[in-house]
Amino acid sequence: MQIYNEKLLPLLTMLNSMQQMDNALQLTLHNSFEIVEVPKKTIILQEGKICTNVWYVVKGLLRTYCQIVDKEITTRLMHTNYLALAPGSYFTQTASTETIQTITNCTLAVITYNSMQYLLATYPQFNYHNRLLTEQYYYKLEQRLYMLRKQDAAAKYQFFLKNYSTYAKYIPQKYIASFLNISPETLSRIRAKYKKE
Amino acid sequence: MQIYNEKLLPLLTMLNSMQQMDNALQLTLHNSFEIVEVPKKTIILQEGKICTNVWYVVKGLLRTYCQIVDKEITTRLMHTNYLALAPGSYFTQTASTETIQTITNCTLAVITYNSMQYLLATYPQFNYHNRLLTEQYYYKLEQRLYMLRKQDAAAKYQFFLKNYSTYAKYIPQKYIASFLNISPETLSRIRAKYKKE
DNA sequence: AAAATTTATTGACATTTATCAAGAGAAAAT
DNA sequence: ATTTTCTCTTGATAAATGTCAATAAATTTT
Repeated sequence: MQIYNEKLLPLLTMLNSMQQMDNALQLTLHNSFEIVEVPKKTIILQEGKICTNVWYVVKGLLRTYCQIVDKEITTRLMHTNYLALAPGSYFTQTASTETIQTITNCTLAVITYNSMQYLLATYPQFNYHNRLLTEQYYYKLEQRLYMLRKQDAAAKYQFFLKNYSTYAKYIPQKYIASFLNISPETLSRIRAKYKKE
Repeated sequence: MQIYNEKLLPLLTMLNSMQQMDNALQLTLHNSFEIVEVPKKTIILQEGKICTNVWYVVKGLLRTYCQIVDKEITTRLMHTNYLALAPGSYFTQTASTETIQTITNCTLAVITYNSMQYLLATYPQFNYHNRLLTEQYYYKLEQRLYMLRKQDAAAKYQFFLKNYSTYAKYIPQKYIASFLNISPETLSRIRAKYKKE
């Protein structure tokens, strides 16, 4: 395995655990990625642009956000070993309604939409991995929707702590608040209450 | 095309428009479905059971709901030409947290999880269709999440009217209310206000 | 290190929405 | 057709959360 970039090993391992990839697929896939270092607070996809990449998060934290009326709402939080993209834009290759931005300094592995399409067309087997990944992300999305339906603000924050415990301390509170669809003040009060207890 | 059941034609047409299916795939897929008539208010998947089917909605309206604390929350509304399933349960073949129930009398085409797995394993091409479908459903799910973040109850109801206009009048208001995460009383007041204007 | 900027906290108050309750209306069952 | 049950409407009130504002704390820039 020494020809492989160690930064991509977790991704390859994850894909192979779904179904062992043929050598040709694995090598071509591997070589389609480019490793980039991105400083914190960098916008890697601007709203209005088409999402022509998928970013595999080797290390770091990112978020997606969008404007609703006059507010900026954090819609997703992405961390190590996660695939970052703007699904609505990527799937349909139309303008994105959301912006993707790094929160911390990040090491990312980038692959283009065209490379992905090539891989999917050339190695039918790869459709299997893609389908499973899409299913997994669908499931996670459903859980976030479920979270937004939870009764009160405190219950939503509980959900956040449970699901993002490892990364919680690196995410500014105002991002967490809008992710949970509550005001920063309300989140602050909830946290103050927890500290006492 | 006369060998094909006309009730399945819209589905086959839709799949073929993504990518023309080989005859063998199309025929096997077609023959894997069973058409069933289901009266209104029938539970076709009970919470706690594993979702081992996908139901293609030939005609009718269904919903999924789940219990949160002491309340029943409608999480999805499914109509003609829609694939009904409990994704979390189906994808992982574990107990479902949601119940699927018909709202109106329904004509459904059922295919089992095992049949689907057989088709996916036998016809790699079919993974492509499945991935695209999952992507489409992902996108719709994201829009519902976006909807739940909309400021006030009136804006959420606007979203509902826009996206479910054809079916709105067949869905009991209490289901709509919980789908939008507002109380039935609030929805009633919003509607009363609209009538005046 | 100091200044400037951004973010978080806390209080006072306003607003929205939920809850409770009672009656009207509609749908289902007898 | 009538009764029964469920759903919807409307008003009164309560609770939760949002907004505004002022200060504190933290972070970033110089």
